[in-house]
Amino acid sequence: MALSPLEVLRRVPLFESLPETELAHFAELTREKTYPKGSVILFENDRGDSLFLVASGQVKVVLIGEDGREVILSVLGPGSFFGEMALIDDSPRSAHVIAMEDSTLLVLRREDFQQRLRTSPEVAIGLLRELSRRLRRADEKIGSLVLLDVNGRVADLLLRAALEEGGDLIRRKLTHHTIAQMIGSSRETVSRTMRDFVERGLITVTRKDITIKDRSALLSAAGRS
Amino acid sequence: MALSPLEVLRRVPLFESLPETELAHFAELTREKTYPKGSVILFENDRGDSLFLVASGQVKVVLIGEDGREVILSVLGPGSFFGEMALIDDSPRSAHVIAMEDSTLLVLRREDFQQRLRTSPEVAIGLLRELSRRLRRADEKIGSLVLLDVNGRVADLLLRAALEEGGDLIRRKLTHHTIAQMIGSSRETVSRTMRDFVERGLITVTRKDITIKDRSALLSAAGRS
DNA sequence: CCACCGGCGTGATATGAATCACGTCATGAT
DNA sequence: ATCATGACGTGATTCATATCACGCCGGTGG
Repeated sequence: MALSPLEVLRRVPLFESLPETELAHFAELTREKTYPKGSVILFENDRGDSLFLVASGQVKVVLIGEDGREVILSVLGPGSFFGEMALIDDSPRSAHVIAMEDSTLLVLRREDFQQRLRTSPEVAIGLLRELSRRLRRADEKIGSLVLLDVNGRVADLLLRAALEEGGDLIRRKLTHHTIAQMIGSSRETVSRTMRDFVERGLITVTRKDITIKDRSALLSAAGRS
Repeated sequence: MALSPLEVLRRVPLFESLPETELAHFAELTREKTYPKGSVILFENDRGDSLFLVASGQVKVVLIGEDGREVILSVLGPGSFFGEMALIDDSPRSAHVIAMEDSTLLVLRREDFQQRLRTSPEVAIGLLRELSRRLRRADEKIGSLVLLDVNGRVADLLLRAALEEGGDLIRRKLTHHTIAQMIGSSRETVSRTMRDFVERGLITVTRKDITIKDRSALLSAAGRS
């Protein structure tokens, strides 16, 4: 279970173009930290100067409203990174990051990373790719928040989640409450919506997973074709 | 009014680090196109391989729902660019772009741009900066959509708009309908909200501009501080 | 083994906003 | 000058969803 930093780096898509020797060099610059479930890895508005790579576990990127309500911007697993924005410009952190499970992260200091950025265009381009992907997703999310009702947003989320796991099955750590926070809704409404999907045969739900049964019905609920 | 391509390029922040000779070289690779108000510059889902720079005019980036409702993701003026995502990865265009005024754009072909990307790290880093900024904004927008009511979202928008113009005054081309599409609301509700702000003395509205009168009251309506 | 806690199901109620349906007013085109 | 068009104001009504208030179940830890 405990991978060495080098092994972790090898699994980060952002670095896949780097030669082994570079990677090993990089691994040297890395500091490993572990965070228990629920702990806050970084706070919105903090000034931060490090990049984090998820080695194991899972973290969520969240915004928190005045009243304490929480929006989940994204959930990141092994191989993903975060904290890159503070490296590129040097504005404060734009959101909180919280460990959803016990997690171990690799921490890279700003200078070390920026160096690589300037000297190896592959890394810069890889990073561009990833930011571009995230921006696209963020825009899609804005669209779904404005254009879709809760049914549509749930359908959309389920389809995306299934897609990410490459099939029709979502091995779930996905509680109704979590879903609600990801689509800007309430636990109760998500509960009712999913119940309805089950009754209409669009999905099945067991204790440990959710399965897409009728992809096209979900797609049309999600307003996409 | 008609700037040469080179002059336009000089005004694009993304290229400000490039030496004059580079810039001139770049200008050569550029094709100028004009679009009348209301015309569609590019369609969501199209495959596109060019980057656009706004030389004059103004364009909006929008998503359109099944029912025809429109969400404005952003409004871009002179010096901004769009279409970069299709260059970085090569997925289809993620949104429609429509001219809000008669506009003239410079079009750059993918290869020419990618070349620069690989050879000059300053451009890559500049692009990272910009994408990072856009991602931050998109995340903020998601937050405001979920955490704020319409009042808050209008207040938020007004504050940002004023900030962009560097003062308390918004020279407006901003109709209620447009605002509604930017914050995911309806014309009527925006109308009522702004009337309310005026009555409470938070803003004043004339035919040609909006002025922020009570910044802190707006801030607290927008749930910030 | 029991107790607790977190996840879930479900009714009842409240409410913020969308929608519908008008009217008014300015602006630019003919 | 006149007309058409687009921006705005405002009531009345409807509706989707949040919220509140429960009860139930199943796993986990003491």
